[in-house]
Amino acid sequence: MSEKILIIDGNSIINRAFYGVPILSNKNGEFTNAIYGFLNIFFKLLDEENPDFAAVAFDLKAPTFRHLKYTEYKGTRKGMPDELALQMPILKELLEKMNIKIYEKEGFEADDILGTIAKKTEKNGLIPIVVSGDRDLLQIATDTIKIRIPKTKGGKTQIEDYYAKDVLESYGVTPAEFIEVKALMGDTSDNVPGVPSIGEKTALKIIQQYKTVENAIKNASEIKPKRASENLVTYKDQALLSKELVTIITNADIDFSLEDTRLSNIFNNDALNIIKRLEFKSMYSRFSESSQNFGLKKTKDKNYKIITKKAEAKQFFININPWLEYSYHIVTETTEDKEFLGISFSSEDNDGIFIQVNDELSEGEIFSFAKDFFMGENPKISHNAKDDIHILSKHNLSINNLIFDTMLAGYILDSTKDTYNYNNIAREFLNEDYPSEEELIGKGKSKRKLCSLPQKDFLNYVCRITDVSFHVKNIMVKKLKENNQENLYFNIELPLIFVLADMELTGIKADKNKLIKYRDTLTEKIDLLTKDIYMLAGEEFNINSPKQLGTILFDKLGYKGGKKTRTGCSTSADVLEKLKGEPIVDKVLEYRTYTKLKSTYADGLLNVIDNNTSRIYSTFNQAITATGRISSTEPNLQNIPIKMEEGKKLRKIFIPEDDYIFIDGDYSQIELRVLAHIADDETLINAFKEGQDIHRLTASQVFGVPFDKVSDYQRSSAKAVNFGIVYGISAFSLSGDLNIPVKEAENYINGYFNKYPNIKLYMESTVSDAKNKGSTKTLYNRIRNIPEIKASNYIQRSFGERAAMNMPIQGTAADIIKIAMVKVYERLKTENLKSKLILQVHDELLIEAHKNEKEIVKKILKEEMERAVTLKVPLEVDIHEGRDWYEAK
DNA sequence: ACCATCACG
DNA sequence: ACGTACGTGATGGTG
Repeated sequence: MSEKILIIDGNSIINRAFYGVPILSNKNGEFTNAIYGFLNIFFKLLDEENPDFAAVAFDLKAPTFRHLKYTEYKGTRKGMPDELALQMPILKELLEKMNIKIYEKEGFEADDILGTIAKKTEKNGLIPIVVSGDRDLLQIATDTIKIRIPKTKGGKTQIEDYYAKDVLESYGVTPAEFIEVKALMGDTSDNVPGVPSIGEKTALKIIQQYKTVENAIKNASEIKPKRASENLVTYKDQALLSKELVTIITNADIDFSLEDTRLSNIFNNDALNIIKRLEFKSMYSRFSESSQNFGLKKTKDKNYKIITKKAEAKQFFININPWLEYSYHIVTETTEDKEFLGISFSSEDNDGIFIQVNDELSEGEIFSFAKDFFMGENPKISHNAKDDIHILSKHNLSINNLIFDTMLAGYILDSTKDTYNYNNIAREFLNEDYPSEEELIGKGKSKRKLCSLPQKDFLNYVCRITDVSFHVKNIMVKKLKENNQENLYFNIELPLIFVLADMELTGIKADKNKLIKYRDTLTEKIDLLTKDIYMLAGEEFNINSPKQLGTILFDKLGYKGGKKTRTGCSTSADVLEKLKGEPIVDKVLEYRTYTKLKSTYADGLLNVIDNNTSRIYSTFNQAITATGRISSTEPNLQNIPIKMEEGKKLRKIFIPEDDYIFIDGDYSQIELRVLAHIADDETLINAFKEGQDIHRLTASQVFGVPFDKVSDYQRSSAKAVNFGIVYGISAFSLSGDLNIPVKEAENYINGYFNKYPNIKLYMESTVSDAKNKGSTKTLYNRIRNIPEIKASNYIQRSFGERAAMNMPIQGTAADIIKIAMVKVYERLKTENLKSKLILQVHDELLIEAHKNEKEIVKKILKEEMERAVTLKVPLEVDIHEGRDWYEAK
């Protein structure tokens, strides 16, 4: 068997990695995401190909022969963000330590080096594997030379492979003809001109027929479309030049000696030290001494068992030691119907065991055997218990003595991740690498069922979840302790799982007939508006398309646009607002209002009303937001209209059951109260203690007028200032919001900070603290990592600073209402009330209360919300009741 | 799959 | 000088 050489386009791969992996930094503030992504791709290639040799090529800053031929050529001189540029030398240093040969050559791009090495080694009987993110490389594919193009999406890597035949199959042209195609198309990113009006489609068609640029030019008269035909003649020199520019050199004058590239001692201690500095924990094991055999992943072989017999299943539960901790996972298909497959368990004396549903062992039987396990005193460790609670409730079971949930702990330890799947947790906390669900069963169209996996993979997957949960728990507990997050985790978040699960199970009743009527009135209004708009525009078009609408308003009718988007002028409400009074603009704004209400709310909600119960069941996600808030999906019940009357009427369709009534409690100014407390600002604290109108006070301070002389306009301006303060203010944004000059907005802000000096101090110290630590936190030690705050890019860094100022405020408010929710839930339960908490909207709780319990529920809600925590300012809660959600606000 | 838009706190 | 509010989710259009 021939030997293999891996030839990698370093620039292209690190670029892909940079944009594919979310920005990461280590505790020294070094950015690491691009290196991490590069290594992931590199290791994947090592594992898959098991090559004997490897070379990595990089571009140099110096101009190449292409720049000399064509001064406009951009190529490697394209700007690279600092965050990426800083990672380049670290990657090169690491590759050197790993004894991977690096090639750079003045006058050539990495592509040319790749081409040269590939052809040379092919001639010498090796198998070259060329790796690049750039399709240009397809031109050097042969029957031997394989081109591999990795795609990084959301941290996952998939690789497309091309031999010559695959290029032909995918594009209908040979690798050599691919050059001709590129020449006609041009390449905007490298500033290679190509032929105007010829894109990929047309170029492929032309070359499939005429094979070369020269021949196409010769036969230009036959070519369609006409534009392409004409331009081919007009721009023929340009096309020929482009061909030279896009052709990869395969005989570059580089110092190549095969033995230099032989792989040996890749995973050594010097390299490990860099990997440690970069904090790539999941890669430590590859570099540790015991795994010099780089082709293999280090995974421990576990002895997982499966139970399919009734008697064995029964015996398993009988044998459960009530004093021992068990991790469990209820396994369901990932399809819509969530078909039950079984339950897996791990404990101290059992790596993993899966009780599988089958013809002889039904779902009902498994749960009846499992009753004492779930409802009894055994300490239980889960991975996303909220899902389990739903499944168990179908069998009239609940979870007792849940001591830990690994998904939730993952979120509390780092709220900025987008998934807390078992494999992510294993990689981060155990330094073990396991396949993700997606890797096992795919996604999108090609997604398969879990039960279609080979038995061994399936068993490994379902048992590893509990195996990981079991072993990661103590490590996570230790980290929570280090972060002082035990109270947050064990007393707030963990109990909240049950509150949210109950809210999800209960749902909220909807008046379907009323909603249908509401939808129908919207439809009528929209139809009328549509006709009017077509008439005023003088033609019919899709009003929903910002692009078409922009063309009509700004090109055809000549209105002055403001902001620009990538596709044209923005048609957003704040732009159109400035053109108010123009009939068509007014109609469009009205049209937007009604179509939004119809599509998102009327149609959207009608789709999710349960036919049996007439209720709507939302999902409250506890592990999404960076600040600690919960979010609501399918449907989102946290963004039901309220600001505008037409939309607010929608709330009349949310109703309590017969004999029930809604009791609603909402915190008044909770974020400003939190700010007063944590910034310890005397003026603000006193104002809240005295129950003053806070926006009026701000107005009198900022505008220097007596409290009772504040105008309505001044008060509303001050309200905007208060909002801005909470968001991490800037004069520019405030000026945009208030439609005033930037200078004036700046005066407001300066005035504000003069009158509230401690708030200014708070903002400054929060930002500098976040810059030191790379994170910021709430009063209850909820932590948010903010790597952006160390970015060299002004925009990113500014964003980080604003996020740092805002998170402790928004997050502490989230902490407080979560504490209140747990307390309200417990009170309703211990006092044996029928009333139920059904919604949370960030500063508001909604209870569906039995009419006989009305007064006690009002009392409980107010008390528990106001007493949830004690701050330097009182918390104030407004209680309302109503026969629907409209009335109860 | 991504963007623009707009609903909420 | 740089371009801007913080946090979410659903929809329709578009490539």
